[in-house]
Amino acid sequence: MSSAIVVSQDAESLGLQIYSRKEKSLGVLVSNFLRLYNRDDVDLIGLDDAAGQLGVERRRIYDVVNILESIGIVARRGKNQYSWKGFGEIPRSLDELKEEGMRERLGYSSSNNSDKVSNGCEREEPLTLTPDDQENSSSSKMDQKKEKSLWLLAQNFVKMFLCSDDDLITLDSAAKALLSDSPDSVHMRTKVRRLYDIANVFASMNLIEKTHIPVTRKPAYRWLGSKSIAERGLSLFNSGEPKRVFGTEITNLRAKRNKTYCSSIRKQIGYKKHDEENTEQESKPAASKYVFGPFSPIGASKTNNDKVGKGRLLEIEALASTYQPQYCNQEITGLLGHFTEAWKKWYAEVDRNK
DNA sequence: CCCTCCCGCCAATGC
DNA sequence: GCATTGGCGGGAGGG
Repeated sequence: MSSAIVVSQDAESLGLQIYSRKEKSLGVLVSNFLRLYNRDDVDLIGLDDAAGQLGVERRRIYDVVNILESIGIVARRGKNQYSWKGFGEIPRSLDELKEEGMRERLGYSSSNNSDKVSNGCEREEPLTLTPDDQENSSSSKMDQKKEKSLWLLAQNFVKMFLCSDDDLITLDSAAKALLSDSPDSVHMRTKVRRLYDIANVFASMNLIEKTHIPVTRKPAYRWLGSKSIAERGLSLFNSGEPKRVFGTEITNLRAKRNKTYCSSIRKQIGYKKHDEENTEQESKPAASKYVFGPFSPIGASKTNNDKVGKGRLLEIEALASTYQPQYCNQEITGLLGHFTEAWKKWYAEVDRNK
């Protein structure tokens, strides 16, 4: 009778709604999004559908897909429509980004171009490209808008990790580096605001991890393509846990932020802060349960037809083996291995539980 | 108090 | 014209 869950349920049954900022975070949204669409039978993603399924405003879906697209997990297919590419695309994307980033860093071979931070178009140009010869690449001002897009910002953010030699990056430093213009003032703040969103998303996928700079306690992020630490994830399946399981409610129909109401109410009700939360260093010494994000492959949730899940797994494994030899890229292969490992472990666990 | 960042207004852009 | 996209920053939540 003291668990946060119980309390919140009571509150709900009383007709009261609880607002929790955390449950509304982009990170959680993305987790749900991925859990929802990481299936074998998923190909197209409708924006309206997504918004409905996840119980959020349309606007938020744009944030999600824009960021995910920067890593190649989804791709724009058309109006109101994205297609699911899957985690298998990540290595490729990262590889490209790295190469691109390196080139920009010390590649003065080509003629053109300011030293603005990239703009190397990646995004599928609308098929109606002008019969413009030359490898070229734009130039005009048309893409000054694009320069501020979340999509590009996200790409440049990961480029920083992939190319830079220091593995701890502060949002401020990132913002500064990715600003290229107007060194100070409001632009910084805005940029940082955006970076918070991006960082949260990547963090929720365990692509990066939030830490602190050694001596200064300034928060910073570290890239962990592969060596992601084990923790949680399987907890999704351990039934009857007092823990607040991570996305038990795909449909996020929680109260709105509503000015001035809820916070006080919540306190009166006796809302206790989530116990659990950061299981940071759960003492799980040797148990190397790799987890890619707080979500798990859905195909297997209804085990018995391991066709579904296996298909995905094999697909990844195949990719891993074909991909490894050609590119000797630590980051990438590590990442893939990590994925494969995660899936294997997960399926094993499910089978046992069954 | 400062840091984090959700929310949704409304401007571009597309059709 | 309306519909889609998505910058942008006010100001609420959380430490």
